[in-house]
Amino acid sequence: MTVHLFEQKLKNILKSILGSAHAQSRGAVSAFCNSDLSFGDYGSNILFLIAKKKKISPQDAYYLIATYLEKIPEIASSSFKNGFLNVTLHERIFFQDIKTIIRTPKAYLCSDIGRGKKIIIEFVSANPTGPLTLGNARAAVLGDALSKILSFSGFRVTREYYVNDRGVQTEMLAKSTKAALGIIDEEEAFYKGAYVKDLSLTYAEKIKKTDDNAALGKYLADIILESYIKQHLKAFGTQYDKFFFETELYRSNLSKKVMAHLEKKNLVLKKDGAVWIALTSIGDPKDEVIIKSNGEFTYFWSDILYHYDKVFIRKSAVLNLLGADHLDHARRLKSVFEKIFSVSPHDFRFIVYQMVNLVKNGEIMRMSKRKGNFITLDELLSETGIDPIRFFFLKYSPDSTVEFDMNVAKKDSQENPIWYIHYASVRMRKILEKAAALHHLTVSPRSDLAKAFHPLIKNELYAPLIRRIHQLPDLVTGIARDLHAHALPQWFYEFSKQVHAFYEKEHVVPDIIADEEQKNLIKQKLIFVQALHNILLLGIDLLGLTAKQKL
RNA sequence: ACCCUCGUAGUUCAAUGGAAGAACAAGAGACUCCUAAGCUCUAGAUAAAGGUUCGAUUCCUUUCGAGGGUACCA
Repeated sequence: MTVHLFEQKLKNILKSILGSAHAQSRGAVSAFCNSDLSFGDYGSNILFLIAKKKKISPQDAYYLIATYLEKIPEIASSSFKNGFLNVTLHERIFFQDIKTIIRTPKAYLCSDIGRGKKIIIEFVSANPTGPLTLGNARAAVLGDALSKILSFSGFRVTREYYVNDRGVQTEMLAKSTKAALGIIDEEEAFYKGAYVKDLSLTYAEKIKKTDDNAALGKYLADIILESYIKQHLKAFGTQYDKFFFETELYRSNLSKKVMAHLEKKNLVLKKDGAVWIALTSIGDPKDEVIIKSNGEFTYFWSDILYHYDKVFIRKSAVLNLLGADHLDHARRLKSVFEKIFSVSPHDFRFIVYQMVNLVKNGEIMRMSKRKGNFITLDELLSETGIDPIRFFFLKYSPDSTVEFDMNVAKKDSQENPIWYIHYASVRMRKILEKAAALHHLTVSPRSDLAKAFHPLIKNELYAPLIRRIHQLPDLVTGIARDLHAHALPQWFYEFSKQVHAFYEKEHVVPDIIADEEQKNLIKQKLIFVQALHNILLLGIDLLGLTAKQKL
């Protein structure tokens, strides 16, 4: 067991102190990293719980358990404030942290809470009927961050893009190109973006001679996937392990198999010439069509098959990132898998993020591919670059609607918080470079780091930083559990702030070193600077940003 | 009409039922020093009303306001 994840350990210890008698009563015991480190490294509500149970004051509760706490090897001291229990960690925990960060930086953030479980994280999955837009960027950023964090946390992650390469929308794309060529009349529902015009001109011959709109649609969808979507994802730095095509689902007997399963459970019925799945019988408000009266399978049916494949054939947990416009669809799918296929909600999770609205001249406009009123990911990147967009979207909770103003974004990308983080890392690097160039002092991963760092742990410029760093593994595993990725940019911004303050107050490398004693102290400080630098680089990587050599 | 999300500082956002925190904008300041895209300080907020709780921005009820959904579209 590493020194990491003391949060969970403390919680377990406190639980046992509280005793099993109290476990089932309301109000669970908590242990958390303190944001205000002057209280101590970790806090807990345990005193409130004991106080209530024994009808004593929280302060008396503290005296009751203080002796237990003294026996925990990681804890140096504990205190009582505002009814909370606070504990401060022993210094050797921080030495251990520094050692790991210098020797194996990535390992510092890795844990095994995933226990090798397979998880398919599906994100973006925009229809291949047009280029990716602003809203897709939000999903891409979130998907990237969560994939990374889940991998760090011991999950076996597959990043997947589901391609709807059949159905009404694909046929609509075919018809839209025909309308653009003047072969058929324009309709309200057709796609109108400039790319439709481009596509229709480039592939005019093929479009003219293909009567089968489904076949033409599939043909064009593949082109859009390859020459727009994949290119833009690559430019944005988002990678996938697998592109899964909807048409693949119907190449095996999967559809028959799942249908038979549902029929056996009496969940399939015929009505109005169509085939329905009887969701009302599992408590849903409405039944849902799975085969249309024209004999075609619906998107909902495909999605049942697709997720059946994920869960039962590939034996993976499911994590889907969906826009709010798919919310009810997600709810129905969850219903099917939890109630009919008895999948645990824990292995079938959705993050539904709210919409991204485009603001132009102070007015909110709903983006629409059909109306041709949207900003593509491509355009966005050429205006602002990758990093500002990534940071911009990642900082929002999925629950909040994002209003995106291109004018503000352009201005913002010049004064973006990401520069603040990059700058902190560059500053640390400059210190290390100066020490190497001027005094031939470098930080060796092989030296006895823990011992070397010893005198600095009580220094008020150094101690708060290392104690803040100690909280990062808890944050990362917390995100792997609760998926609140937006905590990441916040943490790294705050951390960078502390690094800048440190830089301003502490002049690490003087031009002239007087004696051996001073040299040794500088060596120790450099170990610390190296650790800060490593942490910032880890953060830049986790946030999906590109490390900068200089600004 | 019903379902979901949201309402926090002038603005944009945070806060597993726990000690309301940032950024931008505003005001003040320091710096001949590893690049100031930086640092230090000040002021400022939980839509309204009830309820549960030792404790509510968070949970429940109602009202008001914003967005999304309620297709044989995806």
